[in-house]
Amino acid sequence: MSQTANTPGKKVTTKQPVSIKDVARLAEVSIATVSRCVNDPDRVRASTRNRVEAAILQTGYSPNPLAQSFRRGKTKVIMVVLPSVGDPFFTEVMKGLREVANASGYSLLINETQFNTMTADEIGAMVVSRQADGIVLLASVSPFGTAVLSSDNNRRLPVVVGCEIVSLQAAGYPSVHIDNQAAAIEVTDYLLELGHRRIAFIHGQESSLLTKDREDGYRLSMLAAGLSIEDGWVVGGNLTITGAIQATQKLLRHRHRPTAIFCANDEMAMGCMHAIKSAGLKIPQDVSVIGFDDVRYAAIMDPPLSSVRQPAKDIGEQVMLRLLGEIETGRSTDAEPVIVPHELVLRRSVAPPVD
Amino acid sequence: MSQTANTPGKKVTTKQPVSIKDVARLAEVSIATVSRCVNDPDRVRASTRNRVEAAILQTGYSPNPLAQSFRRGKTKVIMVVLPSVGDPFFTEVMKGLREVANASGYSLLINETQFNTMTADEIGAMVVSRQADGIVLLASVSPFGTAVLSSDNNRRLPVVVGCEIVSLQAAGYPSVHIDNQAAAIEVTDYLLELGHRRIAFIHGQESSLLTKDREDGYRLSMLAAGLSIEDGWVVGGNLTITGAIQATQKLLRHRHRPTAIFCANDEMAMGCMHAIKSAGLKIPQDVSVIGFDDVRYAAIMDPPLSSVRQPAKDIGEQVMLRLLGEIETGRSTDAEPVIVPHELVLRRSVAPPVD
DNA sequence: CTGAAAGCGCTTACAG
DNA sequence: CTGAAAGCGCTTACAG
Repeated sequence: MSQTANTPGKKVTTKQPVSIKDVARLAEVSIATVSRCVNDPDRVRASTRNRVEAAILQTGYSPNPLAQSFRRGKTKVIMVVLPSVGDPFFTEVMKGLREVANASGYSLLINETQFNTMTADEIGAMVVSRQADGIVLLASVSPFGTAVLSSDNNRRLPVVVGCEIVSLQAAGYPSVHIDNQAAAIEVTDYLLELGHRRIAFIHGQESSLLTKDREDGYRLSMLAAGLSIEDGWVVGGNLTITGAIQATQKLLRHRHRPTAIFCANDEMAMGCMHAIKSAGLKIPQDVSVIGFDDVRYAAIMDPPLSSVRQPAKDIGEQVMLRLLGEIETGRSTDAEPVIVPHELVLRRSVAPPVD
Repeated sequence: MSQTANTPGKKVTTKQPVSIKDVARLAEVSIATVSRCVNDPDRVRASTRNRVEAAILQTGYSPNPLAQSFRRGKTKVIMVVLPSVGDPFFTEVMKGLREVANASGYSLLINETQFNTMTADEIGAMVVSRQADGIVLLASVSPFGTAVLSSDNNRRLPVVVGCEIVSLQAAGYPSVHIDNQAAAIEVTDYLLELGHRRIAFIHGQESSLLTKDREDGYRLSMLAAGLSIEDGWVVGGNLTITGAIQATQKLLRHRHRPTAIFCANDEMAMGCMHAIKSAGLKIPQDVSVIGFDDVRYAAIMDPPLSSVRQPAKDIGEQVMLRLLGEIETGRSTDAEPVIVPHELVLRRSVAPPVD
């Protein structure tokens, strides 16, 4: 078995694979006919087809996808750009993307933007070089917005944006997402109704627009309630656990300590909860916490974390559907954003303020 | 900008990109010379090169990667097969894989096996069709072990196994992983030293060998201590939170309820902790819990979760280094597994048993 | 140092 | 219904 097949030091054998020519020779037809049997069997007489199919079986032939991609100018690959595959929310979105893509014979090429902006250039390079048939943008990537996506360097690819408005430059692309601002208003209104007045917000990365709408919603709700947001109540948590821990520590030291903290995603809410408990405070008695995304960990936090549920997998599916539609028709779909529903999921991490 | 560039209903313009011919014409050289300027500039006279480079700049030419892939028979793509990108441990491994791959100009194509075995066939298909230059196997995929990887259907690809022995068929491939069995023995020995006698184990999927070594370690340690493992103390948690919750509920109903639960990964340990607390029991006073992988959430659990730290990113890096080495030399490396160090990380989820 | 030419494996009008 | 032929864009011996 593999031991014999792949002994150390031995040449990794990649014998000449069978090509369309071998099949043609064996079946005594032209390569054109073999190609037709593979791609459009109905156009070949049954008796011929049988002969070819027998030859294919006998040789174990399968078309060289590199040649096909080249010839057809299509890769059957979709590039997905997102902040981090490790975030459980994006994991869910990816599931939807993948299922729809695979069903149509497409593979996904993942590009994490992480925290270095360098990768934006890589993305640009890939776009330009057409390694993919289309792009799903789940991340805020302003740096290359105009430079690549909208440049008229002759090689534009279909793009669909998921989850949120990603950058001003990408505003013209079709997108699928919840109404982030409305959801954030609901969250903040809910906290206000419970009696909270000192409500803090932990946002994502400074440079990113990814959670901007959520911050806007928070601010609008506070404003509508006639409350002012004190300096230091809105802090950045970098979308990470450690970032949120630091942000929360700052909030807890604030001279007007918030009674509720609204985190722009659950990953940060998890860090926030940890920081609060580590400071010897109780959730929700001392501080209420609410997150965003309702990832799979939210319900098993201690106490269980309130959050905003997004139909993550659904978003992924719809994004991919639109993208594939655009790829296969060669026409961009209506750029009108598709707004999917969200839901406030209330758990025990939130309660009325004590004082 | 994009609005103008991509109006709904408008044809997605993909104008003819510039080819090597355009550059050659403009620079008044042959296409061979253009190719050399791109791939091996030293072999071209400086004056000629300058002319070509100017033409490249002027036209915005970049080689069509589809044509290159086809011509060279290389895709610069590595396929990664793993259970789930959503698992924070694999996220870390992927980080290492990706960094090394990208540094050498390779992209990653991700294949999740999830819980359906269908994908094993997909993998097989991809392997056979050579869409990738090599494969990283992080998942247990016995179904296609012999069928594809070791078959002599003329199209074998370099494979490196990460994290663990993946299947008997893959035993001959180079691999990078910790000594899972030894680590599991350490964990169990540690629990025994604390005085635990009723120790349960939650393993991964039934069909998978992925956590087999850990289970073996647990069993060996119990055996060495002269303890017998009661029926019902070893249960499957499917590597998921929900699976672990159910498994834990079973364990808590056992007539000899375990005083310590060893979970084959942290994801399951998180579910396990939730189930214990939901049952009104205290961690670690009533039940101690220990996980495996030391994912980023372990330290912020309540109480913080003890676990076995694997150098995840390191594993990823080393795996990719070996794989790229094999791809670029055309020779398989020594199949001797590389064992990387692990570390027992003790936190407050474990204590001596009370009774 | 450079060019003309073959060829990678396939698909697809174009004839017949 | 089938074949001969062109061509996708590149790389690479082979000459010169």
